[in-house]
Amino acid sequence: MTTDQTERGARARTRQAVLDAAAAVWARDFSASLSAIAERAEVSRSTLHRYFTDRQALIDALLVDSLARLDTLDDDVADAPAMDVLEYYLRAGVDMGDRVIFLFADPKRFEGNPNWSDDDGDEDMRALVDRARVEGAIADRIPTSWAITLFYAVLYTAAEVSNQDLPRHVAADLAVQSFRRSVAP
Amino acid sequence: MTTDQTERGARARTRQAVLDAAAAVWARDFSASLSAIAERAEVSRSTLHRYFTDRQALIDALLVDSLARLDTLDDDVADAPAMDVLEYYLRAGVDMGDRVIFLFADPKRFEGNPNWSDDDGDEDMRALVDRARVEGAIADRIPTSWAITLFYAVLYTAAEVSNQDLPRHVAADLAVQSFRRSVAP
DNA sequence: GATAAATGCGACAGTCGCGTCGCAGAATAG
DNA sequence: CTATTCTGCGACGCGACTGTCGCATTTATC
Repeated sequence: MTTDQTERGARARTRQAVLDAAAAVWARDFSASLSAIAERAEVSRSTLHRYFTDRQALIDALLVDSLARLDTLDDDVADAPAMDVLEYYLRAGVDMGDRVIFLFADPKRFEGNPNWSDDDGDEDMRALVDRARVEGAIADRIPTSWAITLFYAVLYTAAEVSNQDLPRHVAADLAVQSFRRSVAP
Repeated sequence: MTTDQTERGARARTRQAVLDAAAAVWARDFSASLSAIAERAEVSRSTLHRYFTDRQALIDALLVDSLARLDTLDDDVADAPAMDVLEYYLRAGVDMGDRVIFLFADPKRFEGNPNWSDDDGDEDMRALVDRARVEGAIADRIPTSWAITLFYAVLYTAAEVSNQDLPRHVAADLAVQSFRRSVAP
């Protein structure tokens, strides 16, 4: 029985295709229709509904899927200097591309969603930024809230730019550089 | 006959109310319905349609209105150092709040709109950034395209933050500071 | 080759936003 | 006060998106 986990084989493949399509399409226009996503996934609208009954169900699934990819990273870099961790997140985020754009395009898109721990991630970020401050990588004159907002803005921007103008790693380098210099003492 | 210009009196007032409401609502969710905007403007949907026949007509009107507010600035600061001009834009932009969020939330929202001179504004920005580079305020390692994208990102972020967390002028200061340091040699 | 799983197609009703009316009441100008 | 302008209300048809079916077809599993 492969019921609950990730469902092996063909089943898992189309599921992923739909999620990827949703990320790609919704990253650019969150009001895009399910037809548009099905088309992008090269799947009939019926099939899409077989995997995700609701529009909401697809949103939720994409949300947890995207967050899961972010969480994969956490463990490796736990005890590095805080600013290095932030840099790591930034680079990893840029690599995630559409998923990140989907996640951070609109701060209140997921308000009230049980899977969106508005506090959780934010609390971790605050702690990280505060640690970076103690370690001398962030100036005292920078409010924590601004550092966090700027972090997401830079991440989002780099992810977006690397879809068009600049190669991914160049965009990531620029993002890292810009953020470090913006908040440095 | 007050036909074409800005239409005096009550006429102009409701028109502005609708535009303001559209900016406020669409800044947060561009797929919001006209009903939502009418409600925000404290006006019936009928009245809204009397002023703007189309959804598109309202979008266009808000676009030109917002751009017009930006253009008001241009003349005063023509011969200042380029980076000071950019700073001026940044501060003025933050003050415009929702209008700026509406304008710059999605780079391709207005693609193909006759009022949106994708080249015009972009060309001016490129020239400004290049001048700032010559004047030594922007490092050579920073691609012009990144400087421009980052500028809008910081502007957008500051405008958004100043709606919630931080006082307007503080957000503006932080934005200016962050941008200058990000691109400085 | 037979069985089961996955998919596509087309149709359906339901909902929502849109744009347009006409009419009646309120606000304003003269 | 009267005529004009501005506004709100409710209705209508239209189109798009949504969620759900049943049935036929392809694909894979054994």
